[in-house]
Amino acid sequence: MTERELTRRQRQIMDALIGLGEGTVSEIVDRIEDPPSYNTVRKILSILEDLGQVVHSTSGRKFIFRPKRSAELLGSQALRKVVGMFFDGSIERAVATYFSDSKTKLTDQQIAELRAIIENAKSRTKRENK
Amino acid sequence: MTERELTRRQRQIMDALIGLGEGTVSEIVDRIEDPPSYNTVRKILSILEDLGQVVHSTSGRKFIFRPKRSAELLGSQALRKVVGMFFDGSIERAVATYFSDSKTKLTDQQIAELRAIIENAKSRTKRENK
DNA sequence: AATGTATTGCGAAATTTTTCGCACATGTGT
DNA sequence: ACACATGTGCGAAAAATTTCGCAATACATT
Repeated sequence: MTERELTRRQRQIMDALIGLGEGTVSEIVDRIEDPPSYNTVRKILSILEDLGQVVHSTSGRKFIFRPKRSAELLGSQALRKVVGMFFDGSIERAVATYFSDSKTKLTDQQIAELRAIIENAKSRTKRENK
Repeated sequence: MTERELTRRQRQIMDALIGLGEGTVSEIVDRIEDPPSYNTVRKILSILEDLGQVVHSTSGRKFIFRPKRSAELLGSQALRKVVGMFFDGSIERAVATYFSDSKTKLTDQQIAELRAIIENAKSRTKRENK
């Protein structure tokens, strides 16, 4: 039940659509840096629809597209993937590193506090679920 | 200075290499679920090398590949992208949502504490840079 | 040294993806 | 009603990517 990754253009158009929340072909075209023609975007949207990533509804004769899965779910999945791949599954390390580019770093103490907050949330939920 | 995204296979192989840190063709093949032939992986590694994503050194007659950019930098970039795209640039919201799948949620208070930690880090750094 | 195994170099076939053109429909303004 | 702008439907050309085969080379094992 592994899910196939999207191709380059598919990903790009999906991302544009996610950014919009929902939108028409033209709106998506406008949101892409390096856009192919209207028809091409349309085609790829229909492919994404076949793949079950996108749905559309009609408004007048226009199609309005939106991601099939909620932005929240997609975000959670994306974040999980990044944290797993680069930060050994540690959200604390991810947050700590988040500021490394901008030269804004967390102190060790702040990281410890962060960890405490998260551990607290985890263990409390475990108890609740027992 | 826009950087071109990798294709599907390229991404997959790059990810495997990132996971390994460094490795030979065979090691990369072994790390892929659905691996194409040895030669194919080799070919794509050479493409990634042309793209400047990967470098190799020789050990005996083997090639040992590794990502050109550090895992830390790649992770920071990936995280930034996800946070920007899905969480409106808010790392706090990202952390809060991180637990939504596993039904382990942070409380409002914990989110507030988290925000305080981060704001503190930000403003302190700003002062230092003045 | 002879044989078998693993590795690289090169190049091209096969497949997938991207791209768009053309036909047709629908709404819009004159 | 007519011309025009803007949509969709369908299909196929073009481009990019993926895949691998074959030859050559080095290494290890007997």
